[in-house]
Amino acid sequence: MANMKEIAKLAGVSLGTVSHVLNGSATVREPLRKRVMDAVASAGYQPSQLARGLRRDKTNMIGMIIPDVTNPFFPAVVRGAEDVAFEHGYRLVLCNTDNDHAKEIVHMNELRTYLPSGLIVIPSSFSDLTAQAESFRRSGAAVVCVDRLPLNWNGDTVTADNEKGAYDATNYILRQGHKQLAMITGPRHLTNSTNRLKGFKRALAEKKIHLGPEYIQEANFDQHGGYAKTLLLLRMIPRPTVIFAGNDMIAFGALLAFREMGLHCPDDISLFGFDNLDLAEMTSPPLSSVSQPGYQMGTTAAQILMDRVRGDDGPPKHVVLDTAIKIRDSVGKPVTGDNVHTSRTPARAARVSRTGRKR
Amino acid sequence: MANMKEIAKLAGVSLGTVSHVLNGSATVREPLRKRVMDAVASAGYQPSQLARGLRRDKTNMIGMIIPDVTNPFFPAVVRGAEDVAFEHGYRLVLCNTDNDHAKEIVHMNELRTYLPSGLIVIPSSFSDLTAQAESFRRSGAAVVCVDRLPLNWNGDTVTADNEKGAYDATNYILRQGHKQLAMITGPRHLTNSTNRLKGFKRALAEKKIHLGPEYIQEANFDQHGGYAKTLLLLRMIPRPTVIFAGNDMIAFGALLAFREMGLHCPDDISLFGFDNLDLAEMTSPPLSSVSQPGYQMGTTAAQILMDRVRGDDGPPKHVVLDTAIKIRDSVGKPVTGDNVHTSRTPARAARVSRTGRKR
DNA sequence: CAGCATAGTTGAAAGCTTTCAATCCGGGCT
DNA sequence: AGCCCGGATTGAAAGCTTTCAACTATGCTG
Repeated sequence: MANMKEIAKLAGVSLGTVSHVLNGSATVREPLRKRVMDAVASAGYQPSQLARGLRRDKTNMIGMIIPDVTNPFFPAVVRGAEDVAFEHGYRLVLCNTDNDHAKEIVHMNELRTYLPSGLIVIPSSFSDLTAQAESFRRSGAAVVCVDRLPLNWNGDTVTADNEKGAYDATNYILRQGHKQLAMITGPRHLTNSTNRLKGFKRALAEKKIHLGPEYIQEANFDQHGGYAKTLLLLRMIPRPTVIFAGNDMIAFGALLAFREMGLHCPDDISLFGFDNLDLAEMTSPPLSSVSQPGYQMGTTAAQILMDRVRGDDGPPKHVVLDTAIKIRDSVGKPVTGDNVHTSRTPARAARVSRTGRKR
Repeated sequence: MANMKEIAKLAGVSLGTVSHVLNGSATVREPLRKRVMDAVASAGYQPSQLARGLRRDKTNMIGMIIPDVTNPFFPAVVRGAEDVAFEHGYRLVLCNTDNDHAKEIVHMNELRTYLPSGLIVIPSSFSDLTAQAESFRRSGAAVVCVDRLPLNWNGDTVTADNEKGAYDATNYILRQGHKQLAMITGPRHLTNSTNRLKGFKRALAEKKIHLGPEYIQEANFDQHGGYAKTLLLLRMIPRPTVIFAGNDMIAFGALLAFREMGLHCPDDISLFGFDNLDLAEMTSPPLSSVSQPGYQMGTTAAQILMDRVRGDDGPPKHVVLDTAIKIRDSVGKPVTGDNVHTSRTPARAARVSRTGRKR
């Protein structure tokens, strides 16, 4: 509403002085300073971020591009980023891409015209983002990639140690005696997916366990994907005794499929997730899962951005956060043979539907 | 990068003409128009939203203020809003308040200086927002309140029919034969909380069931709140046979408490939630819950905003979206007496911890 | 064919801030 | 007392767009 000119008049000083008081860009003697501050307070003045940004070639916004807020892993990252950004006086502009590269480009191009101080992106795919990122950098904005990496990325990154997490989980599964494993990966064009798969395979290779390619299925990182691929896996012969899900949402879908097929987890079939969402604890049975620090990924990314904004122009940073396996009740001993679930009291979950189309 | 001046030079026209072509603010003859478009394309020019906003007194941003992205109900609302906004060319600036009124004010004040076209708020409390909203309106931005309402609010609103949802759920519970109910409400300064409580009480009153005030507990809308208050309720004599949770997060916390006390749901105690989060289906047991359309709340709010931006200045709209009870397995018949859970096979969940400090 | 209306095009101002060069003032030094 | 210096303050330009009034050219009318 009020603008600087009015404040200047109100305080009986020049425009420049008001600006200097507000930004501390020059020392202003106390009496004047006070008059300005009083005028600002009495008018409830707040500087126009638009004009300020235009003049400074930079705003206090930070663009954040994520696949989908609706997937519970991402809000944690967003929240982490927002908390650090807010504390430093920066605000977040949020964009969802649905893992659609085209949408990602649209968002990036438009965001740039707001001259944000930085950009945090969880890439939608391994498509090369170098060009867009370069144009951000040229306009003075730092860019950091989180969770997944695009092709040829040469900037800052914050990721979880996906391969190690998957490797540990797989080893745990193997120690329980499972021989017939299966994995439902996330989309193969995402580096977090492929790294998890890599860890899985490495553990298998070390134990000299061979797996037919049909036991490795690819799905979207959501419940429906997990559900569909699980149904598919359950029809295979021999049936896998455990499924390693590329993330918890996939695992949740798998649980649904188990239930529908009248299978009890972990007695009839085991399951391991990835992400360790808050809700993994709540499922039936509580889901064992690889925990990765979503919130911390957000804070770390934002922190790097803050450093860059403040002038750090060192070489690219690559922070890899640790993962840990969280053991709950969803992995049991393997059952051999088929249809074994009939040999024990009907699984509680079976109540829901027992239309077992088994073969 | 490139600015309009360069485009003008490149196309051999004036600044004004470029602007007219870009905005369709005046008819420009085809050959010129084409030259301009070509120049724009070849330079990869995109207008500065900052300068544009400054000049137009309005940007294509929409502020969205929510309590916490990390609570799975809100992302649905955010996503709904973003989808509609994006489609109309608007972008979302996201702010979390943690239900802290002070933070809310800070966000609103700053957001205004970006001259957003609108503001979608899920208020942090019933604190009066009229003043802030008024100043938004004066600067030409529409404001709509979602999910909860602040005091004296006279603007657009989108809410769910909380009272009806709670009323229906309570009636369902009563029909199952429960007489000894308890409710864990959300914070009493949130209208959605109080309306849910109202529905609960109305159903009780109609059936002439009286409840001591200690059976109505207040908690934050999160897992921890639900957990703590459930432990408290479980120690009461007579012990409630069912708990109606103010939202699903509280219900999840209750499940945790049940587990810890070695109680099996629904055999030993029943539970009803509110929100019907995706994950309500996944818990042990699957949670009965009042479903409210979060995504649709977001789209509706954004749609109203779009209408306002386009000039609709009719009287305040008050959209109340319907709720529906979703019955799953968490409500059973009431058990009378105490310690009844010892009479059946130990609940599966009891495995986790059986440190029952019962009395 | 002159004159006028109209459609198309242009240049400049305005929107609000930051910043730089210029000005002002007072004090210290000789 | 005069000069100079440095610190405090000011005024104006610049950043990029939109928009309005003014201007040009075009087409039509009489």
